[in-house]
Amino acid sequence: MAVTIDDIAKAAGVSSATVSRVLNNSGYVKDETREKVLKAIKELNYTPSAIARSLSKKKTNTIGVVVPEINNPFFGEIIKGISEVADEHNFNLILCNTDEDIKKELRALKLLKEQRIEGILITPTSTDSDYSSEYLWTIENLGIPVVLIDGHVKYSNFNGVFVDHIKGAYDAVKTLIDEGHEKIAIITGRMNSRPARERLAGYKKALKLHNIPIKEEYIFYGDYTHEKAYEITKKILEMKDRPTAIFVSSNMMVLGCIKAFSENNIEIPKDMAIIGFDKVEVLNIIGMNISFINGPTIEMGKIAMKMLIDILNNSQATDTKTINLSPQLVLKGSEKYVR
Amino acid sequence: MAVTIDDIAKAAGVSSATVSRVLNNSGYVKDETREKVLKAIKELNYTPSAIARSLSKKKTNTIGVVVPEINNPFFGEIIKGISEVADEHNFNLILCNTDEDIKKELRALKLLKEQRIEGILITPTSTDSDYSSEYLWTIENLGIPVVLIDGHVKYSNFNGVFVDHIKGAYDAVKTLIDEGHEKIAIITGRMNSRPARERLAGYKKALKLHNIPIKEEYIFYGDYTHEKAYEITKKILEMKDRPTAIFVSSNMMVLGCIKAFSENNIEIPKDMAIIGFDKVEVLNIIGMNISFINGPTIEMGKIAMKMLIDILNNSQATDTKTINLSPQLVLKGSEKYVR
DNA sequence: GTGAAAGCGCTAACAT
DNA sequence: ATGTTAGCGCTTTCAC
Repeated sequence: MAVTIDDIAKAAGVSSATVSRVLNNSGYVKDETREKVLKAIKELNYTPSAIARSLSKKKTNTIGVVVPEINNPFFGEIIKGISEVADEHNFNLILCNTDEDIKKELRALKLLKEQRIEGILITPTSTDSDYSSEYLWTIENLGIPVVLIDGHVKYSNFNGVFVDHIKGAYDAVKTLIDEGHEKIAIITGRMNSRPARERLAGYKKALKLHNIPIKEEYIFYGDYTHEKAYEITKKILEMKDRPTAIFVSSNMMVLGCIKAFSENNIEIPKDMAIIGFDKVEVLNIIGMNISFINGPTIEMGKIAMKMLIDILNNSQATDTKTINLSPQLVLKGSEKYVR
Repeated sequence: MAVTIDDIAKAAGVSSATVSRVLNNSGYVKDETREKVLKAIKELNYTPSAIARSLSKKKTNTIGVVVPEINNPFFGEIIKGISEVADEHNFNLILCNTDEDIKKELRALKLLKEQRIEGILITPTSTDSDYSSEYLWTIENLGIPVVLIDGHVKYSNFNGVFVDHIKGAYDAVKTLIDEGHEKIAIITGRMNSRPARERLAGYKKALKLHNIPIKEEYIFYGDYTHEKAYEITKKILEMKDRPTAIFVSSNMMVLGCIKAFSENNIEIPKDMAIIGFDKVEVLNIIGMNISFINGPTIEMGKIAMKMLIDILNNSQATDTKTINLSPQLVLKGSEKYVR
């Protein structure tokens, strides 16, 4: 990659300033000159250096994307959304995968700052327990616009696009109630994660508003894993006063339930109704119709990226923006009440 | 982001060269001086500019990753592997999603070249039909090391890590034969994709080597979609001389088969045996035990990244390297022959 | 319309 | 052990 703007200038018999002008369509350039320059560019197979340009312009047109688990399609879809909008606006994406490790997340933040990215889109590690003071300090003092996606950073206030977990859970449980269910269990996520708490809150709210007493025996504390959900579901199935429906706080946990169901020949929804939070595409493809609350993943990515672009274009604005998306309830039949 | 190395130099009462030295741990610096510099860095919250450094060093420590479908966990896992190794070696990742669109792929390539990345890891769009001459020309004349992952670029010879699709398919079909199956159908992928052709080849090879005649009626041409597989499977189930086993060329298509099975109350493997290519995690989690050939995705990502680093460190070597990974057969019981 | 030259923030000889 | 200086490849006034 030796060929530079000066080589082109030489080859075309003009100055580098002129080459720059044709490259950027800026200023006046005689058509004839432009042709010569373009010809030289073709012949020498010249590609301008974004690095040099960035340094000179103090603008990288790059944003950083930080996700906890790249191999989870949930984040894949968010990135897809981001990428689409970024493409349209000619932004590059630097990707950092953190494996749910807050140390790596911190490292990613620093690294991105070095890269002089213009903004950061981050899905913070879901557990909000252990923010070190260093982490908090770093993210607060980044000096770069940050937009959170579907996850809050405790003690802090950032721009972000979030899912209304309370509403999602409420809608799901309300649907079950409307169907005729009165004994409704919940399997929660890890309670140190905000979404898990909010989903539980939505569950309780729905029961309360419909005058159904909240029974502690029907609240099962899971941890987002399918293994745990499997165990819990087996227990539920053995209860004397067994619920007729389960609201499951995450897609992975739905899988654990299904396993337990099939081992015990439980038919959905005849023997047990179920609604899950977040989609499991595969289940629907194979014709196993599980109702779920659909977090708009691709959409979130798009909106977050747009929000960031907005912020970048209005750098004077200092107020923090927040969008709460309503997840959509997708009914497939698994919520039915069969007497 | 106003603070530069000169600000630090000024604040610490030294020259920028000295600051650079402590930043890079290069050359000699008196401890005392180092302290002063570090103090200034802390106080001014200075973060060096990777952009400026890259320009100066002619080295970006960044590699480009190009995938066709970021929201597919298959690619997510590849990226995870890449990211792990990249982290260890302090490489940044610029990600480009192409939506299986060869135009976007071409654009990504150009864009990455502008960014002066050191190398490219690419999973080419699976269809090898329409490489424009521009595409071929561009990728051949990139002047940047390219490592292909699980996909070839027609008419060209690149470094790459691939899956041995022939072997994978062979192993699967051989297993079915060993189980006692003699009537084995295949649902292929899109035949303009090399993996699809190779998997079919593996299927035929296994039959031939075991003296089972290849019957055209048992070869069904799919297109990687679950919808098509669903249609095909329904047809298979209606055949008078029905196969006892199906080898399915992709994970998505397995889902279509399962849907058809369950609609027709076909039990696996009692009424029909099945082995698929590539994992569908979810199926195993819910206890639906489908045997499959496991392409080592994370591993491929890791190996590809390592290979790239290798190439970067031996820039004189001009021979192209290729690694063919054997996929692993994971048996869950769906391959059994039940009389 | 086009060129000269300064500067973006950093590194790497070369001096001292 | 530290400072001076000349780039790295490009953009952008300011002249002409």
